Amino acid sequence: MLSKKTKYGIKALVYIAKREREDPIQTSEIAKNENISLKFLESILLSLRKSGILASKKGKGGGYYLLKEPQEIKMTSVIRVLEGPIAMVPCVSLNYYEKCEDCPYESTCPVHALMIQVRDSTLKVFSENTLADMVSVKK
Amino acid sequence: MLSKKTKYGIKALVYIAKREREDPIQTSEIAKNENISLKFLESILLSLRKSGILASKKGKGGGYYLLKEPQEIKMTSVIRVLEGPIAMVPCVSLNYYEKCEDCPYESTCPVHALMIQVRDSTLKVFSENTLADMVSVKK
DNA sequence: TTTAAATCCTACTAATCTGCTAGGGTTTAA
DNA sequence: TTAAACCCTAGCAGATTAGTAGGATTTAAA
Repeated sequence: MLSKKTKYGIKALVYIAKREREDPIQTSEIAKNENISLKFLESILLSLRKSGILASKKGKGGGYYLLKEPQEIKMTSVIRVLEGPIAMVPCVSLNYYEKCEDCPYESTCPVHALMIQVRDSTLKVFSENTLADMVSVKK
Repeated sequence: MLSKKTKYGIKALVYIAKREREDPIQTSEIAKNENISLKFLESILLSLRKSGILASKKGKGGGYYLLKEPQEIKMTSVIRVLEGPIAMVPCVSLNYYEKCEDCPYESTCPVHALMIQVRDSTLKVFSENTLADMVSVKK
């Protein structure tokens, strides 16, 4: 399951990316328009800032803004910050690899083999989509 | 994250499928060989039986056996029984659809659009793999 | 210089899920 | 009759999630 943190985080990023103006956007504005709890959203935007996707301006008139152009922000990095590893098991994770204790040999493990395929296909989707693609979602 | 239930369930199914003999295989044998807690495995095999993937024989000499040939058992059905919905959000689930309360329009939701792509690519992997493919994992 | 707006930070909590364990009941072959 | 096996319900400790509470700090503007 996708966490609400990730869901809200993506919506907030899209909200910010949609604005073409350069001045920062307040957490409260996003929270109101996207139906997100203010305090929860605060912590989400904070972690996006700490990971280098967003930057912030403190004090009155402050808020958050993107550090890069939307088309330069891949969804892989967004997902990794918000949701954590993309792989469904640590033993196939590229960035957070861990061996399974119960598995003597990875090379003959059926779960390993299957999850490598899932990881690759999911990774493909996330790296083909940038924040700009998310902004342009319209039916 | 993939649950241990799913991981153990797949390993157990592969263990059963690897045997070509027709007589049932005991939970205890699988638990020992795959390093799985016996009681936990019991409950997993039980749910696989209830969903029609496995059948069982009670009493002495009893155990579990496959109801269909391994190449006829798609991983989609295995995953759905063990892990639940394949989609990461209910609003893109084919079998367990639910509307998001916080989303006024799905058609313009960026999360929805992204998760449809993830769902489709993951579904493709799971439906291209059968239990027979899992059995033949060798390096 | 004060005030209000905004981010930043820490700590707590209720609810849910996961990965089991406990303790037996029931069925069947030998 | 006995032992082996599946079947079933209940409970439980630990982790995670989705927040809430309460304030500290920074900054623009009156």
